[in-house]
Amino acid sequence: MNSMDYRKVFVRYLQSHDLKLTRSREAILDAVFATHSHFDAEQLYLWMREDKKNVSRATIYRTLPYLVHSGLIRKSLCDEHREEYEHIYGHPNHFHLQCSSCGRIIEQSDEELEKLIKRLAKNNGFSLQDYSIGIKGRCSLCQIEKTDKDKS
Amino acid sequence: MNSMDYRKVFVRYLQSHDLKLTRSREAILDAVFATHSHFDAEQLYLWMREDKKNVSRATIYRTLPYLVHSGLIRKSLCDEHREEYEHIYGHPNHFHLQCSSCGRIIEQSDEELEKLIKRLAKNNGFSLQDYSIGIKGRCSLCQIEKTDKDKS
DNA sequence: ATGGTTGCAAAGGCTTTGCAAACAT
DNA sequence: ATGTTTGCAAAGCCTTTGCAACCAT
Repeated sequence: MNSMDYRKVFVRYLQSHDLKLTRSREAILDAVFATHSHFDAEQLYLWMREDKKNVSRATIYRTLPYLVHSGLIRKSLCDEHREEYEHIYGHPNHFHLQCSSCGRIIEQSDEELEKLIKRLAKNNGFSLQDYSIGIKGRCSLCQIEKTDKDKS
Repeated sequence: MNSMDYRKVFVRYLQSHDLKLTRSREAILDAVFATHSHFDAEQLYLWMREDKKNVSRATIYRTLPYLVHSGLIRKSLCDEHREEYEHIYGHPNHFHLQCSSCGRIIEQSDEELEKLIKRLAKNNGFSLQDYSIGIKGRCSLCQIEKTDKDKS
């Protein structure tokens, strides 16, 4: 996937909704796809400041829904208070493993899981649009730390 | 499961943390387990008012984390802005199917899914604590409506 | 030219917190 | 009696919005 792809998707979405591809929206789009991790509005705002692209928070908040509706990003795990997003264009669907101790997040995809989800949706008469799976536990490292602490 | 069970769990949690079972906390606990659906702080507040149990919002907000930590409830699907909870004590783990059109939520559990999640956690060295699965799509009814609209 | 877009700052909505009075043990 | 808990109202934090200036076509 090269950078033109998501841009095309976004432009097509904008055009079909009588919206324009402005400098601000372009900068937001690029910032979103420049990262591989999750982000929230504030994070995006800071990244763009670093990059001398001055886009206001208001514009970011107004643009994120367009990116969601165009299918390029989606809201992510919501354990935290803030709204987190992640880009999904060209990404296989995946699940998140989050360590409740250190907060580390592992992303993975699994074909069997994908199939099962599709079947469950179908069984309930749902036309599947999206899914999100969050698994919480203690990662291997934190389990070791815990053990050490217990010993001391 | 009878009502004493969740109460015992909560009391044990409170005691082990040097907290007291007050009238307010008891009322919140009962309100939480009186419903089978998801709820948020405000909803809880309104239910208790109806029930002439006057508990302030502040106390509700202060109590919910205790219920989460004691394993009795957990945060639920977070598509909305507010924090939603659901009780999990005595409930099998389940996944949510949410219709993106009418908002209807179907809860179900699936043994195969459960097994798969456990395996995925294990494969990554995680000790599983909890998981949540949200599936979004259009429910059967809304698919029909959509079709009707297209025809007209 | 014109209708969408932006930034600012103010408003909004949910959640948290300081504090004195009330409470549980 | 003593440390905890409560309600209130104020503060906090993230997000949304009104509006005049600005921009893309």
